[in-house]
Amino acid sequence: MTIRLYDTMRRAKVDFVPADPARVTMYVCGPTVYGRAHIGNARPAVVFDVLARLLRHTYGPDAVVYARNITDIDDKIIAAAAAEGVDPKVITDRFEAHYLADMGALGVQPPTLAPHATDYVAERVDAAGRVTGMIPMIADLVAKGAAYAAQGHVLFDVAAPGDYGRLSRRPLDEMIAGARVEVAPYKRNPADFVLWKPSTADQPGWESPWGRGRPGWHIECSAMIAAELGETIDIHGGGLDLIFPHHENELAQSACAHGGAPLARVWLHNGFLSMGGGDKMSKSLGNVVGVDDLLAAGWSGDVIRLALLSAHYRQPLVWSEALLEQSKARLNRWKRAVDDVTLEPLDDLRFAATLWDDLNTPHALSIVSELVSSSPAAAKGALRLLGFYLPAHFDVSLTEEVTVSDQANAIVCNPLVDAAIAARTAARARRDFAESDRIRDELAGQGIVLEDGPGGTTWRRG
RNA sequence: GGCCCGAUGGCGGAGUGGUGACGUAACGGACUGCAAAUCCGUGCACCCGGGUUCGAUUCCCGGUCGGGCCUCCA
Repeated sequence: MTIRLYDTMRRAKVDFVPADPARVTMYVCGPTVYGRAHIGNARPAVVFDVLARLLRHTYGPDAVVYARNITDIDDKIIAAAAAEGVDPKVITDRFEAHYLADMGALGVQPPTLAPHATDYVAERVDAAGRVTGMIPMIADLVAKGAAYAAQGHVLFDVAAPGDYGRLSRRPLDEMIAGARVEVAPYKRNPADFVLWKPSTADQPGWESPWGRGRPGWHIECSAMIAAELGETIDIHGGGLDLIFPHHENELAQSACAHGGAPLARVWLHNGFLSMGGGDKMSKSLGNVVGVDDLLAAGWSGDVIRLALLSAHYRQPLVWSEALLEQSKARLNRWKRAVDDVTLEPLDDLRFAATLWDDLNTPHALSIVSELVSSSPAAAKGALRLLGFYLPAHFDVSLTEEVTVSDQANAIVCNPLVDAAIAARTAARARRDFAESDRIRDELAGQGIVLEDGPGGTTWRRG
């Protein structure tokens, strides 16, 4: 058995064969930190988090290097900083912290590496004497004839790679014919894109052979990948919308800089999340759902995680309240069945096999449902592999004292609830059901659901 | 206009050339003071038209509808 993944480049499921099983490399395009993450942004974070967990499960916990960048130099950041009258770093620090907190609430583990674009603009020399960084990379591309300077800009010449458009399957001549953007007069080819652009005095900038300026978007990822992971990585991931132009451009730059070496062995792209009614989520439609909004509305991080994993990562996903409710019901059922059992190593072959088959999380989840009845301990192992049952999920401080013990089980204690239950049990013993029901309703009002079982009354959060 | 996806039961969502996953919702039953939870049971889906086949929801062609990208975007 090998892991099979759908490679966008080949448009087919392929056997995943890392160059070095002891160092599996994956890079996913991370956020541009100028605003809160919405639920659509969370999908790739969660999907590739599951993939990273699966790779670690398969190749070993220390054999996977997963990098997810932070884009902290960008015109939208500059605009946001100007609007607030603060330094851009204030903006980027703030929203990076928000991003990490929001994703953490969804059970997303921090990646192995989180390179910041601004750290890779200037030349870097690593321990092996290798020179990396965006400016040296751009200079190299110019020297090789794949890029040219014009009016303070440096542009990549899309004719240079010879096969530009291969990933997105857009022939270059059609792109030229269909160009809708206004073409800057200094471009040799309408599809040429910016590697470097000049900064005004009040904009962030770096000194370069082409004057003071800042990098274009696409070069960031290429430079960070080269610096941290190497010329060819095993997996490059991101949202479907990044195929063109972002990944197409990354690919072209890196290949030209590295003597034609492919940037990635496998390209993975997650499908889009929509808000139903045919509307994509966008600020102009006013239908953006922030991860923080969902959490504030009382949806727990693992319910949101389950909702995101309920469809295959390449399929479109329509986000809705009904999906959240269904996810919550399903997760409650699982938790009740699994909370008290001891975690066991997962040995269900179907479970691993379906994840190995292009990360089929909906099917994996259906196996969890079956396991919950037949083998709760195995179900627990499966849920853990999928990233559920993390300490971050047990931030349940709803009322008073809540203690969390045993990371895997999250035993919740609350003296006040226990006292209320004791009072209700006494009322039931004297058949005072009016009082009994009053106590139950009161607790329900606080989100605490009582269940009378053979061994007494237990409670859980509704 | 170009390129690319998808169409499965009330809803979500896998999968398969031949005895219709899984979940959620609904309903019936057991249990229960009543609930909740749990267990048992019920409902019998694969867009349309051709084709290939002994047999197609599954493969091929056409159509219809829906979605995405081509511009910052996960």
